[in-house]
Amino acid sequence: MAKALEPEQLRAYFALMESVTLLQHAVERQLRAEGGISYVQFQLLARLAQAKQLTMTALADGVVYSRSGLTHQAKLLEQAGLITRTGCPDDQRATVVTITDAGLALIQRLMPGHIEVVRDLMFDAMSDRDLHALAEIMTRARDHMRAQPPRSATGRRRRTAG
Amino acid sequence: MAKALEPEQLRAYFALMESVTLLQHAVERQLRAEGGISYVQFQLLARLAQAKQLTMTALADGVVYSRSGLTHQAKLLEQAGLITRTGCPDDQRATVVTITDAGLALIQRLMPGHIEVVRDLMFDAMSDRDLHALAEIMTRARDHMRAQPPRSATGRRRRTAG
DNA sequence: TATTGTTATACTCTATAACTATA
DNA sequence: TATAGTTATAGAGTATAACAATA
Repeated sequence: MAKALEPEQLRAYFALMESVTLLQHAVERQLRAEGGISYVQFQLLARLAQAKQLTMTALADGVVYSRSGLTHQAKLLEQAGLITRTGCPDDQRATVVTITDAGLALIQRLMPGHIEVVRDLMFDAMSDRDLHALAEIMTRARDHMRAQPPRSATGRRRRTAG
Repeated sequence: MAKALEPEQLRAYFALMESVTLLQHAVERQLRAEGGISYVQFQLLARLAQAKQLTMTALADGVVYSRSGLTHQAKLLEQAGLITRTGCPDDQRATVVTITDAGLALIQRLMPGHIEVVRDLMFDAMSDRDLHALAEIMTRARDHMRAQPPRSATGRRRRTAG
């Protein structure tokens, strides 16, 4: 059924996963210590900092898989005053999530330290050429993964991806 | 204090994190569905499948950060009959973890499907050149990260890394 | 009927601190 | 005194299923 991965694929896969695990731990520690938020919450806020407004479904896409998981996180972020949720004029079913000034301020406050961790841990030991290659490769990989249908979707997924 | 990441670094970082998140979700789903184990448990078993025997500390290294977290996982794996824990003759304080035949069998049973997910989601859309570059870059990155001292170590970390 | 989102619930994972035992 | 590991506990995260409301 499944052909084995080439040794080099296995090597790449394990190195990739372990690196990201290490990086994620470090980054989570920084976010928790300096901002009191989790990595998922940071991702949500970072998305909103770019887009200003997103529906719950659009926001969940690629960050949190289950709808209830996002509802939970949104509740926490709303209670912390970092986002607001309002009805959507176009579609009455939808909820529009907006980042608040406090949310923006938090992201801006956290970003330097966040970036410092990532730089120290990963990019400082990487040549410009490697960096460029990595960006290219992973951008393509991400786009490919996004386009893949989930292997066993229990509910709906992946809508309004823009 | 912290200089901003170059745009390309940011692009690489976010693409990397999102890709791995998507990959991890897919892989976790497969492992849970076909083997009833988590990704962390898979990682532990996969390590043991290679090394046969490791101390708790060596096993924790790079997979689970807290000692109690590993004790918890080891207990679950032991209850499931996938590993055994015995005293270490060299150092009476240490615990040696050994993978059982059932553990090996499980890993071998899961590996094809696991690999299939990784291949479909990531490597099928990657050229041989990209694969090679990725393996090189991430191997170096991992080694660099492993060598970095944790930013705020609460207890001990990183021993007997071999 | 399908989709958006919420709620309630249960489960898993992880970390912190206190503890035992050995080096 | 420092290290290896366990335990107890508490907190956070996520998913499932049932639900309400809209398309």
